[in-house]
Amino acid sequence: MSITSSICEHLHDAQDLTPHDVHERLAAAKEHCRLNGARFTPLRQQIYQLVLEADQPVGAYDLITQLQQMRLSIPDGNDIQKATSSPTLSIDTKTTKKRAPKNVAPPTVYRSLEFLLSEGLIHQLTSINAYVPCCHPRAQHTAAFLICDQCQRVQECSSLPVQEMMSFAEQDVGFVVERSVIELSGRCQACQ
Amino acid sequence: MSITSSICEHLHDAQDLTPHDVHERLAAAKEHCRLNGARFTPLRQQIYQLVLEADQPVGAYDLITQLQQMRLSIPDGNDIQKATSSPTLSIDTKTTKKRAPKNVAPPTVYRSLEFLLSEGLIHQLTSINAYVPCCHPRAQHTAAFLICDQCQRVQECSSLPVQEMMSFAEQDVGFVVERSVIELSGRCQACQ
DNA sequence: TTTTAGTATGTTATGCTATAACAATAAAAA
DNA sequence: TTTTTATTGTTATAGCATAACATACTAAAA
Repeated sequence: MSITSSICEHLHDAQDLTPHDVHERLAAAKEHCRLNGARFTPLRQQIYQLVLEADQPVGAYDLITQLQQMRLSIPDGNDIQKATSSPTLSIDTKTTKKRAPKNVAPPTVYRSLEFLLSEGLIHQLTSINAYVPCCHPRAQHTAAFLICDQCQRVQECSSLPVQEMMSFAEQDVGFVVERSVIELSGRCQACQ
Repeated sequence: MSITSSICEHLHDAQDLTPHDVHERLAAAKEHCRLNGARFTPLRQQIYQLVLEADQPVGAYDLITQLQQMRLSIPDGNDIQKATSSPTLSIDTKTTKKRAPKNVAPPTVYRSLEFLLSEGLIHQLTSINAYVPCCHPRAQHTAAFLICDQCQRVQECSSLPVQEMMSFAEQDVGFVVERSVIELSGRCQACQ
């Protein structure tokens, strides 16, 4: 119990968010970006939402596929065409006919992922080429990830040993850490 | 001082091996394989040697290129053709004309890398898609790697904090670790 | 020794992840 | 508005890795 409570602030499931959680995270992200003067564009929101809603780490090409399908089914999230409403003013030739691009190419997604990473909203799992939402969006922070091979769930973990590793590298070895990849794969407790 | 000495057995430069070192490692690897009933074939030796001799982590395609060039300059290490010697018996059409294959394809190298990894002779650096020799070839052991962005040198490190991370995962979180990727990138002490 | 089985390597083709380079568009600043 | 900057679209390609099958080699069994 004491152990659990001592780490409870540092160990989180990255998945299994309820729709409510997702909504909350989106709002928080929007606020976070506003404060940082970063532009949380519709595309970036869409991609962040897809990462949030996934129950597994998502690959960039998964996102491309999903985004593609969204654009095919719903031409555009922005132009909720008021086709029924009043033809109020005048020239709706191009202002309203804002169509979405036909296909989603890799750079479209990778650039948004890069943005989300830089804002600390998501993490990259280098060992499996996938992305997960950050449990505690904030400035750059080092974290370790426990990736279950069976259920594909990921736990984000910024507990003591991780901090110790960093200070070991920096103080004992004199190595200035700029980026870290700490990913442990295996079986989570539930899958044993 | 006490700190340094306490970690000196667990922190190693992966590169900067003298020709003598390389020779020694090759001999040790040969012995290691013999004891394990693993076949340390000429190809595997060649590739291991290239990894040992590199002063940086090497990519698989670097190895392909180097191997290719070796085969072009020296047709084959095995068939020292006695072209000058006697045309002794008879049909030397195919028995003696043991030519090296024209080109080196990826699987050739990847399979050997896989072998060397499984024997614990090299490590894979997932975050930069490259390979380094293991400093202490032995059974599977967890290690962290400090990768300098500037000089490209790598330090292998199996010190206390690494062990603590593992036991944290296994004991406190109940996560059974099967593979680990612990790679810290930044500036080594010499490059600051 | 010859046969056989297993291991290792060669070969061809392709898949997956990611980025370079430039064009078009949208938003913010002057 | 006009200018400037940031974002997104588009095309092409680079880099890492593996699947599937053919061939060759090695070591053990007959």
